[in-house]
Amino acid sequence: MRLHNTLTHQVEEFNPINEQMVRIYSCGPTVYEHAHIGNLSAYIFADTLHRVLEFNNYDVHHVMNYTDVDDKTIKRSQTIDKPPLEALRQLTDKYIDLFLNDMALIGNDAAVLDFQRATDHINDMQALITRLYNGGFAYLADDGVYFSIEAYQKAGKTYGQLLKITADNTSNQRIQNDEYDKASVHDFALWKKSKPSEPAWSFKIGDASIDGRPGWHIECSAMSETSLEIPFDIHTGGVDLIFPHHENEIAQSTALLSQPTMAKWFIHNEHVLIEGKKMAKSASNFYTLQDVISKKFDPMAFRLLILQAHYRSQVHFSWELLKASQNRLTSFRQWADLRFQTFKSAELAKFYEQSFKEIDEQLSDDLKTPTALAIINRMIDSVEELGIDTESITKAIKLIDSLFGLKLGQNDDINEKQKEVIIKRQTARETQDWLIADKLRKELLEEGVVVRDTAQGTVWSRVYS
RNA sequence: GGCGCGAUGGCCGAGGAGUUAGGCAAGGGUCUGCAAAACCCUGUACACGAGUGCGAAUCUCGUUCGCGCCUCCA
Repeated sequence: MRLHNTLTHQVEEFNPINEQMVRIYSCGPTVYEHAHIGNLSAYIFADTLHRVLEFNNYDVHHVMNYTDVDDKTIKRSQTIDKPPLEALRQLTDKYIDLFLNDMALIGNDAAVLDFQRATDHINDMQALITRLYNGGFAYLADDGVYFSIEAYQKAGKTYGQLLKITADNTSNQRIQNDEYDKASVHDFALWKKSKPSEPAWSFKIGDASIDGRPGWHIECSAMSETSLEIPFDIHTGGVDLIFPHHENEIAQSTALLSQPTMAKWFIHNEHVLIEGKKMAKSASNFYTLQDVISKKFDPMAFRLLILQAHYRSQVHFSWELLKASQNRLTSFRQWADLRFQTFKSAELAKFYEQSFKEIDEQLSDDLKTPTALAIINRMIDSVEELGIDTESITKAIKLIDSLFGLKLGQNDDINEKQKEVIIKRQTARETQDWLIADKLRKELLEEGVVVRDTAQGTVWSRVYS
C-alpha cells in the first residue's frame, strides 16, 4: 500500500511500525456548533483510509478526539445558565450527539473509532506540560504557560518539519495580533489562565498555581500519547492543520523524546471549495448536512461527491454538482437492485473478479477513489454486454460497500405481492395480452418499481430520485 | 512579503512523453408489442510563451491567473 506523507511530500510505500496493528490519530471536531460539510469531508477521508487499511488486512486502532474545551466552546457555553464546567459539558454533549448523527448519515463508521474527549484528559495534559516545563521547554508567563521554540531548537530538534519556516513567512498580521505575554512570536500556549466565570481546572506548576484550561495543541499531544504509543503510524487532518497545529504537536510530543516526530506519516486532505473559496465558518460560506437534506438530497450523494475527487485535491461544491452525484448514485443503486433477481453469466463473473483487483490496486495506491469509481461504472456498463450475474453483483455490492461506505446494499428486496405482479405481467406478455401487461407495469411504477424487458428477461429496479 | 498547491472538453474530474479515464449535462439514434428512469453513438480538451525530445497536455524555465497556509479552522 502506498500513501502520501506530508513529512516528505511524497507518496511512499506504507509499512506499519508494528507489523499487524496500524495506529492512527485523526484530528476530530471542535464541538461547539454543527459541523459543516467541509468538516465532514475530512472525516470521509479518514473513514476511507480506515476502510482501505482493513481491506489490506491490517488491524487498525483509530483514535479521534473531540475538542470539547477551547475559546469557542467556552464562549458558546456561557449562554447556558449553569456553573461553567457543567455548561461546557452540556453544550459539548449536544454537539457530539449531532456530530455522530452526521457521521452515520454520510456513511462514516463511528463504531470503529476510539473517541477521546479533551476534558477527560486534563490530567494527562497537565502532566505533559509539567514534564516540558521541568525539561526546560516551557516557561511561565502572566497569562499562562508557553512552549519555547528556542529551547526546542537548542536541543537539536527541528521546528518546521511539515512546513519550511523562514524569517519572512511570519505575517505582519500575526506579529500585530500577538497580544499574548510570550517571549517569541512562534511560541504558543500550553495552558491558558482563565478569566472569571470561565470553566477552569486547577493546576500547580513549579511554584505557581494557574487555574485555567489547556491550549489547543497540547490536547492532541496528550491524547495521542496516552491512547497510542509514540511514534504511531498515521496522523490525519485537513491541510489547514499542517501549520501551526500539527507542527506544534510534533514539537510538544518529541521535545523530551529521541524520536524526531510523533507519527511516521502525516496525511492531509484538501478543502471543499464553494464558489472557488474554502468553505469555512469564519467566511460564512458553508452548508451543513441539514441543508443538504432539506434540499432533498441524499447525504450519500455528498459522500459520493467527495469520493469523486482525490483527497489531496480541492473539490468544488455546488448544488448542481451535488445533483450530478445524486444521479450517479441512482444508477449505482438501480444496478444494486439486480442482486435480488436470479441470472447467471460466467463472463460477467470473470470480468468482475478482474475489476475487484483493479479497485484494490487503485485504492491501495494513495486512495485513488475517483479512478476506482470509474471502474465501478465500467462494471455497471458491462452488464449489457456480458449479461447479469446475481452472485457476482452481490459480491460486488458487498465489496463496494466495505470500501466506499455507500450502503448500496441497504435496500431490501421488493415485496412478494410486487413479485407476483411481475410474474403476472410476464404471463400476460406470453399470451400477448398487452393491455394487461401495460396495466400491471403502471401499477408497479406507482409503487416505485420500474420494469424493463431485456434479452435475459424482465428486470426490475426501484425508482430513486 | 514568505511557503506550498494548482490551471484538462458545457460543468466536474482522473491520467501524466506516443495507445478510450469516468461522471453529469446536451444532441442524435436503437432493440423490443409498446416502453423505459434501458442501450448505442457524438466532444478530440489539456492557461499562455519559450526550450529539451523523433514526438509534450504530460519534462524544464518564464509569464498570467486561481486556491490554501503564515490568526481560529477539516
